[in-house]
Amino acid sequence: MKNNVKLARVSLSLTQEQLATRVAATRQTIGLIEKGEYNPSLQLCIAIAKELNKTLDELFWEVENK
Amino acid sequence: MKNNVKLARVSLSLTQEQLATRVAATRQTIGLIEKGEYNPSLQLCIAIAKELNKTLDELFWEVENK
DNA sequence: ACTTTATGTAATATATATATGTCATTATGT
DNA sequence: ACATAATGACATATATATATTACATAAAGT
Repeated sequence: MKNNVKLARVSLSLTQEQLATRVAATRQTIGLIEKGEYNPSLQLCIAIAKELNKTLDELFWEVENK
Repeated sequence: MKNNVKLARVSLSLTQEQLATRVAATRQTIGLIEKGEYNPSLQLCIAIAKELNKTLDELFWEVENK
């Protein structure tokens, strides 16, 4: 479940908590997603992608799938 | 939660049950996802995309997000 | 008409995503 | 050195995705 959320978030100078607030999640959830040990819901993935100006593929479609 | 799963599945002449088996899910879960009333997990979305030879964006990234 | 096959739908059970609360640790600033 | 902000990590509680079982229906084939 590796992804590019942390990279994209830091690029926008957002904290985990700021991102969490904007996607109506908690800091802990964002942390676990970035850590890659989580299986988030599609809705949350889409909310995160929109907030980080990325698409699902850019954040969650891993290299090995391409 | 509209998506293009049903369209892609039918294009490959797969039944809901065949797709379900290949992604280790149940027919009912596939049916609900296609109906658009579900919020599936990222792992399941990725499994479905791989099986249907599509990417996450092609199946789940809606027009209004583009 | 009858039999399969595919799908819709609903009830209940189970697994797990997510929230909540708390403490530790690691920057960062002053 | 101290204070604060940001993150990591770990419990427990709650919401919900998913499985299981079952029945109905519609389509397709014989």
